[in-house]
Amino acid sequence: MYRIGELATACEVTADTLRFYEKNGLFSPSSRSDKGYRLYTEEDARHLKFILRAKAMGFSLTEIRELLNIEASRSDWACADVKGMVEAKAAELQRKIDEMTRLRDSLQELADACCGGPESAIHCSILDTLETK
Amino acid sequence: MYRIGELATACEVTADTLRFYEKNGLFSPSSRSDKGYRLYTEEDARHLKFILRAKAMGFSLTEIRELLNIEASRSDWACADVKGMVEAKAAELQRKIDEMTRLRDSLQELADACCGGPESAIHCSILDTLETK
DNA sequence: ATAAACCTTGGAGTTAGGTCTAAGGTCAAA
DNA sequence: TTTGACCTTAGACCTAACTCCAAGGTTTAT
Repeated sequence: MYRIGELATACEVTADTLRFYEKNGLFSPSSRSDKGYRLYTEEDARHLKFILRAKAMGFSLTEIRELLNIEASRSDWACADVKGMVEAKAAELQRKIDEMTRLRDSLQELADACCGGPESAIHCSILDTLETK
Repeated sequence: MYRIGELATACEVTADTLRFYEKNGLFSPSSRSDKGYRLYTEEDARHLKFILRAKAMGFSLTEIRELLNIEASRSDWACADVKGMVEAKAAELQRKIDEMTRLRDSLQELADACCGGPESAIHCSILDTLETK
């Protein structure tokens, strides 16, 4: 059995984060000590690792709660449900990537047009563009 | 002279947003009516458009405040200062794009390995991977 | 003249995901 | 036995960029 600080250290998060996840219904300890300390099992640790992996994959805590529901009763769901969630997330990321790529290109264009020298910015093409485009 | 609602509508933001920008030192009306209404000039409108363009380029309001400071006294700055800001922002965006691309690839890999069928998710490879990777 | 549409202020609420504090209880080592 | 590290709770605070609300004053249209 791990206490909260041990599990937190082992998984490289803070104890506060674990309490936060608990308060938000993602993850609770299997038991408490007689004095009220949270006690986590290996099973709990795997559960937390699932959460952290999903988070690293870019899922929000709300989405992770859904994944946990599915995980908790797999037989109630179809593979298509799970695959759908993952593909929707990938598509969402793609949309963000596309938008950020456009922004980056605009910025690069702006930068490329600027002399970048030590001269005063009185005639700076970047500022001119932002002013009047 | 525009009143706040007129300028807001013209620039497709809300009056609340303009008051918010004012409270945060980005943008103030040139004058007030005798009853206290904000009155904006064409010059003010250009100023706001500068802000909105910079925002569309991905700059935060804090960064926009810096740009506005530079813009307000161009001769105190060098082109290199401005170009530096823009290039730093482009690089920051690139880092985020790279990270999101890695995430998207991981998700796509996860999805590709899943049958995606109507069968129960008991043996779903996605959930298995999240559990044990 | 009066209703609708606009404006004012200060301040609270929102979202996401934590992070920190206060006031106190517990446990292990020296 | 006392110090220090750990744990408990409730609840406040943080960032960013708004968004909404209440309570009131103004302007405009009919």
